[in-house]
Amino acid sequence: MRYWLFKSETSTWGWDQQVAKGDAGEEWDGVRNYQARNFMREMEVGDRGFFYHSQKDREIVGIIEVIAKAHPDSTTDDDRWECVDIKAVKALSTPVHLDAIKADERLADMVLVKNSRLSVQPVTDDEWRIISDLGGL
DNA sequence: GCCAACGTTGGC
DNA sequence: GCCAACGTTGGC
Repeated sequence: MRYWLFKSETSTWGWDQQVAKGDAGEEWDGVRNYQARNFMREMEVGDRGFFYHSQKDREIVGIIEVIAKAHPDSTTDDDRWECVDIKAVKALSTPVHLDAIKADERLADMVLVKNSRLSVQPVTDDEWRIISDLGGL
């Protein structure tokens, strides 16, 4: 199983909305970036990911699970774009803020730090463990 | 609100 | 196939 990070601006699609979808989940649509799309193509059902709020909040708030492999993005007719479906698994008891991630030298190589604009990113096993710990899980 | 970083587009 | 111009993202 691999780990990922999904980034969304709170006002566009927030954690609360994701939770409201329950186990049915929702497709992670709207991605128009090849790198991000390619990562989604690599995802398998059962993979897990962090849910990050960009811009105003700038913190990881929860954990999601991939429930469907990449398929055409229903929000466009352009067949270049695909997305996976994800569902909320649980919220972190303590959200992990970007400041805390930057302050932890073990997380210095995270894509979130190095390429903050990429909206779907891979997370290493170590990073997953460290952030889960910081998040109180 | 600003601006740096980055990705995409399109003319050549 | 290169690269300038442009648009968008997201941290600050």
